[in-house]
Amino acid sequence: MLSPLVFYKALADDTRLKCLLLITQQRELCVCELMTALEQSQPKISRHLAQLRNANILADRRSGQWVFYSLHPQLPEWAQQVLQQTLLANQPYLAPCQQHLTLVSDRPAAQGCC
Amino acid sequence: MLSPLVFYKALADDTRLKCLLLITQQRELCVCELMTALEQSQPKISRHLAQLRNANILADRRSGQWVFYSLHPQLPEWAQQVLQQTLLANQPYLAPCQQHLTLVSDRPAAQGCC
DNA sequence: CTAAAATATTCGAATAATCATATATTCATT
DNA sequence: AATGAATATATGATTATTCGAATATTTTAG
Repeated sequence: MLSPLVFYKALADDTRLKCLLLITQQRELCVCELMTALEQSQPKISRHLAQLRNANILADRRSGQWVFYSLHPQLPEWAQQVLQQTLLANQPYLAPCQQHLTLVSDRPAAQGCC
Repeated sequence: MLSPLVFYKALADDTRLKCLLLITQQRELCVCELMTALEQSQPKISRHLAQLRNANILADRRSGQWVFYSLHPQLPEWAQQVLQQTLLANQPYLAPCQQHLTLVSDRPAAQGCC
């Protein structure tokens, strides 16, 4: 069970918030995609993703050399909606990251929105 | 304009989150009501409310000896919805506070919900 | 088996957030 | 104007978070 306090502490960091919103939008992203999107170092991205994984907010899936992160399948409905609404209402906050985002391989597209 | 990061940093503290959710539910509350609801000291409650006021998340209104806090009228729609959803989906988190909550005077009731 | 690429973790150092205590302010009552 | 109740702020001390740098792990390619 995810307490709201734990959830909002997870969102209260620029790196983590941007990763979460990008993943919400793109369905799943690997570490190196997030590195280039956010223009941050590898250990920094990895460390924050580990926090989100430990809080059961993200799930990880290894595919060859890459590790893809997505929203945890058991993330409560209310938390999913919070992320969706935040994403839709704060495009300017994410815009620079989206510009730098380049996918490492062709994958199924994100859920239709925008 | 309220950035999502500033907003979520404001929610990332137990005292502030509980105050915000109680205010969302009750429409407005004064400092001493929040003190008894959360069982926390007066300076602690006051300090956190000041943070929320400075971030334009709460508005304050003095009425005689009391200062009432409510959601800021210009709080963005998405942020209001986040608070509402968090409130509805996390009753157990708030329950102990609600039990200790006692209003200092009769006032118009909160928006109908629950 | 070795090298390179992608990712994860460890470890102090630096920074930020929170707290309790003490004190100040503001208003209502007398 | 003096008192008490409600609220606000200032000040160090403590605690929690975040960071860069270095190192470890895992996987693919050769």
